[in-house]
Amino acid sequence: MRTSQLHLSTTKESPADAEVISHQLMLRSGMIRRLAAGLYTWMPLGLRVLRKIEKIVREEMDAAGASELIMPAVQPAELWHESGRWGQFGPELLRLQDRHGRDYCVGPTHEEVITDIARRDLRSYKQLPVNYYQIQTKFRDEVRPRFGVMRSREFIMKDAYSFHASPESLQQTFDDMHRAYTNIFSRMHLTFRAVEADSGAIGGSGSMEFHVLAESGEDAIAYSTGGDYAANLEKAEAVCSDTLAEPSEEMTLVDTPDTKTIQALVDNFSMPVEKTIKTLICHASEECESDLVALLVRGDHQLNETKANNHPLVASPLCFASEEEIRAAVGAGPGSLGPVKLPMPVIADHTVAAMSDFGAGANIEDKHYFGINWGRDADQPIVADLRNIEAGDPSPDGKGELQILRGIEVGHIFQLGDKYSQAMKATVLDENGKDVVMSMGCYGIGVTRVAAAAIEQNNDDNGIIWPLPIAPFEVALVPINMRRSESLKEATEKLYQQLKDEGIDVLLDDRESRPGVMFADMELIGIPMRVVLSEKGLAKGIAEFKGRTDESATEIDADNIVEFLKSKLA
RNA sequence: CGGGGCAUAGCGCAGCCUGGUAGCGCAUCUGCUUUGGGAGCAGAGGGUCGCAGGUUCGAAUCCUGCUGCCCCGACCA
Repeated sequence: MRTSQLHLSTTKESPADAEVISHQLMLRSGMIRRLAAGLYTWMPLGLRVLRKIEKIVREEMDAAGASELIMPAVQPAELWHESGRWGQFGPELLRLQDRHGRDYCVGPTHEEVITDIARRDLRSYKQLPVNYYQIQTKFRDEVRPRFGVMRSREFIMKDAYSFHASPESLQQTFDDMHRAYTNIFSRMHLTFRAVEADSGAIGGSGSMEFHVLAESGEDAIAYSTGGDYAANLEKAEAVCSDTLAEPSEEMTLVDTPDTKTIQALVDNFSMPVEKTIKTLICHASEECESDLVALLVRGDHQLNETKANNHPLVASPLCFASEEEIRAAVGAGPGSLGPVKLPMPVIADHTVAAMSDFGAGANIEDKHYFGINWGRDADQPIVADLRNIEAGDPSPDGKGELQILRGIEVGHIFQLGDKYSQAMKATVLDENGKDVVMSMGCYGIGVTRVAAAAIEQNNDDNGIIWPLPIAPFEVALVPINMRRSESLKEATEKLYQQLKDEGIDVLLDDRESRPGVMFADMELIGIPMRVVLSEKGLAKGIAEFKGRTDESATEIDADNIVEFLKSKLA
């Protein structure tokens, strides 16, 4: 490819509304153009990256025994009614009607369609397991699209769905996909982690997310310094090694005016923060006899809302009580709450349950109790894991401690179980001729997000640094002042042809701009290798090579450029 | 959906407070010079100042409404 054909259009300045580095660099390098909120055109340069990502994904999915198909982007509402998701999905689902007034949606995901395929086509356990995948445009009407292509409304996803006659078979395909994903992101030279994840509303037993590590990542992930344990922060298990000490103080009621926060309690009464607790009141679930429940975490700990949400006594979705509701139930407001004589069930984090002689609100305005002890002063609480882990906490697998990194979720693999197959009656006959509901797994990769994540992880002041396997071009060929030298022009064209013949992905910068412009552009768009040809150099029999991350260029034999590059690319 | 901000040339911005001929840098086009790290000089083109009302002799500027976009929170590949 030649730059003159590529319609390369780069800018020095980035648009004011681009916040993250990948978004800025994708716009500056001309990879993408915005059409409307969350809608982007992939320009020729960007599309080359997408195609390379897709190719790797296809190869690994095929190798793992999955087979590609393609489903309609527009789906009839009936299927979503069957699965129950037409009502559940909310405004994120883009709904539309055809000329007859029939309801449709633009697919945000394809469980319903694939399950419909499976129940029509699969009759016998002998046909299982199967794993179908597609690479296709999805639409989710995100509340807040942002960061360019990282969280857009329209995006390209590789989604795969597997069907099984037994949980063991599902587990095996799940493990195969885990391996395939590891291969995929490894082949792209990305630094990533596979982490345990909350399966959320989708349910099912196993759920792993694949995160590309980057400072700007939206997710926090916890990993063990000593073992293999890694989990999304919302899922990471907090272990408490503290043991409950005997009471050593009497409980006392203390006047605490203007002390509404943990910080004020610590500052005004010299109380160690480890001796304080936060009392959070939220709505209770149906199975709780009370309307409200209290959640307790230590003063310096953070409530983990996913864990709270998953507790059987807590209403889902999690909803904190208003100040009015709290006053009506307790008689005191936020800032004066605590477990002593609290008229509702109390769920305490493990750490809180192991505390003695601690301080908390007295449920009387502007008063706290100090020296509280469980059993003696307050009823024994229900104990649960409620808090976010913190860096330095012991790892749940007992190996080393936990540290926290930020990550961008690029893949997610699920064991769905029979959620959809049950609702949509997708069954096969087993060995005994009996109908059995198939088990399902689903496996997604955000193809467009991978491109953004790769940039987020690999860039410098000059621009993008593409990992070689997903770079739009492998080599930039830059002739200096080509129009002034016929011999240079000939040598450049000859080399360009040779490189193409060798199957090397080369971009010839034939713009005849000043060298600085060409260098800057080739670095901005992130081409991993650069070869510079000049009349002076050729006269001496040399060319110049520079890797994108090299400090400076090195001279190479002009007669041996093709071999040199082949060895670099091998 | 709640909270905050922005809207002036393709991009980045000034002008608005205090109403009076719409400007700067980058990019684009022409010419000359230059040519190994985003060239210099001279010239040129390009904007119903987001939209609709209102106030006024006169509105980018003041007032009202709308729309679009961005940022912060709950969702997700």
